[in-house]
Amino acid sequence: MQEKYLPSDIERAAQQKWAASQAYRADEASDRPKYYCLSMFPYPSGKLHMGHVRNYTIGDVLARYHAMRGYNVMQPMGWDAFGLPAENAAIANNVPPAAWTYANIDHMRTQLQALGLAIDWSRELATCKPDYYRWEQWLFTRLFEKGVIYKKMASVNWDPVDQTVLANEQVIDGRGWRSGALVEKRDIPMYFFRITQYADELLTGLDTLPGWPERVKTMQANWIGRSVGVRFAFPYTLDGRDEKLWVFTTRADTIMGVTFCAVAAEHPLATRAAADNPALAAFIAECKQGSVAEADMATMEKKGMDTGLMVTHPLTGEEIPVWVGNYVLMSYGEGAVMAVPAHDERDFGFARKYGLSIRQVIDARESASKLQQAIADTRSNRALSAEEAEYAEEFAEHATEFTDRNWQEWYGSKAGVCINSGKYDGLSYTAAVDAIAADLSAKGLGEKKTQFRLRDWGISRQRYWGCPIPIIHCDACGDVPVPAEQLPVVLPEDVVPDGSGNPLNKCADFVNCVCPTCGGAARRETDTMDTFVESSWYYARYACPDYAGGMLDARADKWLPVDQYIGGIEHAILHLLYARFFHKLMRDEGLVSSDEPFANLLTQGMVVADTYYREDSSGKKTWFNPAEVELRDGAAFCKTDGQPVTVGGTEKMSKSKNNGVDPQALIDAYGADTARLFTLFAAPPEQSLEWSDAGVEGAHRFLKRLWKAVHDHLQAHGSVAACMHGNPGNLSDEAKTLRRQLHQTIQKVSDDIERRKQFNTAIAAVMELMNALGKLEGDDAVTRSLRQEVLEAAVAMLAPMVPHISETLYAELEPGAAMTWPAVDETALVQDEIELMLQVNGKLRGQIRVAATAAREAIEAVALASEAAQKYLQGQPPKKVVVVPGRLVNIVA
RNA sequence: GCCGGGAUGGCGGAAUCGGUAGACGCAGCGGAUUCAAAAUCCGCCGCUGGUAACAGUGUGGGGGUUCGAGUCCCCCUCCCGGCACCA
Repeated sequence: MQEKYLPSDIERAAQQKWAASQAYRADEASDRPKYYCLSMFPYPSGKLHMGHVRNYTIGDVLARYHAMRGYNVMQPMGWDAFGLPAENAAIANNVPPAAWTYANIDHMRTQLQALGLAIDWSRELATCKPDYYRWEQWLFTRLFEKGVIYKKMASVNWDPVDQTVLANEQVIDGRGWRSGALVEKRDIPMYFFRITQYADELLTGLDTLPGWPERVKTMQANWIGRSVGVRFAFPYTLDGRDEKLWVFTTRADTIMGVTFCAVAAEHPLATRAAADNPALAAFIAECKQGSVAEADMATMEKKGMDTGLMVTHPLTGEEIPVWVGNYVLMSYGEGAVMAVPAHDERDFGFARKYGLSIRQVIDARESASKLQQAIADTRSNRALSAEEAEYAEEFAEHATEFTDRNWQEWYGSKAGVCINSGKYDGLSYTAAVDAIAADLSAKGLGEKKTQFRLRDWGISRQRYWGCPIPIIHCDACGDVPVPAEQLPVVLPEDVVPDGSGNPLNKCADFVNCVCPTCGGAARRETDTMDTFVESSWYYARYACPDYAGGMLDARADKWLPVDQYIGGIEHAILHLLYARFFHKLMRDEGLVSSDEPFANLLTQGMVVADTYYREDSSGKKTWFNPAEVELRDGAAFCKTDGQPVTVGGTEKMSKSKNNGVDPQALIDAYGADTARLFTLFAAPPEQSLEWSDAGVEGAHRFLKRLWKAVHDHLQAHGSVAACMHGNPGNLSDEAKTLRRQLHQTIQKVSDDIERRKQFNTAIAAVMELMNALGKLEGDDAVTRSLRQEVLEAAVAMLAPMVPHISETLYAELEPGAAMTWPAVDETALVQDEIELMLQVNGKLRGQIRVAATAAREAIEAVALASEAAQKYLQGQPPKKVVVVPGRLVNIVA
């Protein structure tokens, strides 16, 4: 055995061995239980970053662990290959996005292989290849025919200088990132997936996913946002016609407090009013500036303008003014809202700003005083219900006089009763909503309705580098889906975009086509699909990537659902919701039989790093990679020009902030095992991992110590053939303790990997075991045998994390043997005596030793007799003694 | 703004079900080895007071529940992620 640990040699050898034996090819014929382990596939941005290393290492640990446990494991890999960065690179370097993408894939595949991942490369796919996206186009045409996909107008960010649609990311402070022009909202026709039709199932389906983190399920549930309310109308007469202004509210109980209505700038009523009101037209034009991003809409100053139009309150008949509000979203609900300034904080602020009236219709004081009475009653006879208790807590402190000067927390609460509301006075929230909904319904002006916050998924992108939407526009036949036998609609790969709109529009060969229905001249759709579409079904295609006869074959049902999905928390909502939605679409097409795609989900935290930038006079920022920056005297400087750079925040490693750390240097210097060990050890998977070069050394040192321990053991004794299996009996106390620690460690590491999915503590436990082994003296057969047992188990336990060194060392320890997961010897875990902590009044004051089987009374007696107890009790009898079995004794003096 | 999460030594983190706060590692300090250095090995290492034994104090801030709170409840501050065209 080589004395020195030489990572590059052993890693190359191990990887060659795995490749030659096709060690990680998933077995289609096996009758062992399957384990489909999937890490989110990467966007081929150019080179691997630490986020990838972290993601794929975590997945690899779980895949390798389950393989050692006897599962038939499938761990595939592929490329989320369409997307915006390829077009940006094309503009910057004048290369076709296709060539750039394929070159990146080749480079990154090599990098991934250097990490030694147990991947079945025979299943590799790239979403930009026609044999992948043709099935996406096929499904699109099926869904189009079924009406699951439809076309409507929607707003996009428009750069008037570059004459192009911008992604939200490309809008910086309301301006185009390249042109600096003020961005406008523009309405264009787009195709939509009717995801709202599945909203209920997507929501209730969350309850069938115990293997998902609660926080992800909460985020999805809130995103879907099911709310029960009332949809109703304000009638009005305009231009001689009777019309209705529809709104939706979850607070129908406050309907008597409506003092105005607000509509979106794009609302037909606003457009109509602006026709003979130039000031309003100017205001609407102003509203159309800025980005369409919801975060921008929500944080901007709330502004409005009176349309001069009036609508009729459906219950009181009162005339209600209609305003245009820049905070009302056309894409959400009806594009119009009723405003109750007394009981909605945003309406309150709006009414105060524009001098609109505020009318209180809910009072919490009365209910609060009832509750105070109830609380008083509780002291004597009756207990409060949980609902009442909550009610009481909410109002006991807050319920005060209503004032229309300053907003107070309780104004927006549902826990009061109606006042100033005529026949509804005195009704609680539920009763009032029911009564009001019934009255509106009787007038034919509204009814109860369940609404979702979730909106239909617009997938049209005015970009070149994406999957072409398989639609042909014919003047005679309208929008015609491309017939299955004409698929795929192949994207030409030799095009170089120039940043001024979609270059496909200029490709006559692509655009000009024949209508499949009438045979006349027609135009092909040039919009491409949202790249989230490709990533919504790749997990299923991995089961049958070579199938040319359809989207999926029977193998998909064999492997699905994915047993373990691993990916960044930043995908908690969109990607995971779309993939769940797609799974149901494919199920309804008869392609899969399960309802959900991912049985267990691990959301890894982000790898974050410091950001550095310089800002030019126009406010445009140029970002510097941490590798290009050096820190001197608490300031940062660019290494190339020596000039200072501004230190930004610590943020998610990303291309846009250029703060990715190249893991290649790490692998070159220390080997893949060290890189893997460090990323696993530095933080638990779900937490964010702050990158730092320090600490890598420590991981590497541990591997060197491990290597040396095995080397010295074998050097001293040759390989020990007969390793103890089962309880060897005549161990010294010291050896017995070490052997107990070994089997406790096996127990802990198994639990950490399998249940807790926390690898930093698993590694720490093996480190502790190795530290303890180092202290074991002796050279007799029994000690040697124990040493062999510990080393074999330690190497095997580390194998999922550091596969190359483990493979090599295990072959030295047990030549020719297959490395399986070590078994726990229960007999080794037995302890005769245990140590308990002794507390007096909750403070640690000493320890006591008792028999492991000691009864509570015996433990109490030992505790009370102890020196520490005597010192603090000073002869007084204890008020109370708390015994926590196996842990501690607390004496209350 | 809304939704979700986080905050523990000089640093990354541990404490799994309310029960020894700081495991493991990094950095630092002291020592061994060496002609010397690197590497390696051994020891110390939250803060304050004390030679020490020990005592007090300590998990972002404020309050509460409990024999006992990093962990549960209420309020607050700051940081991170998502917000539908970054992926």
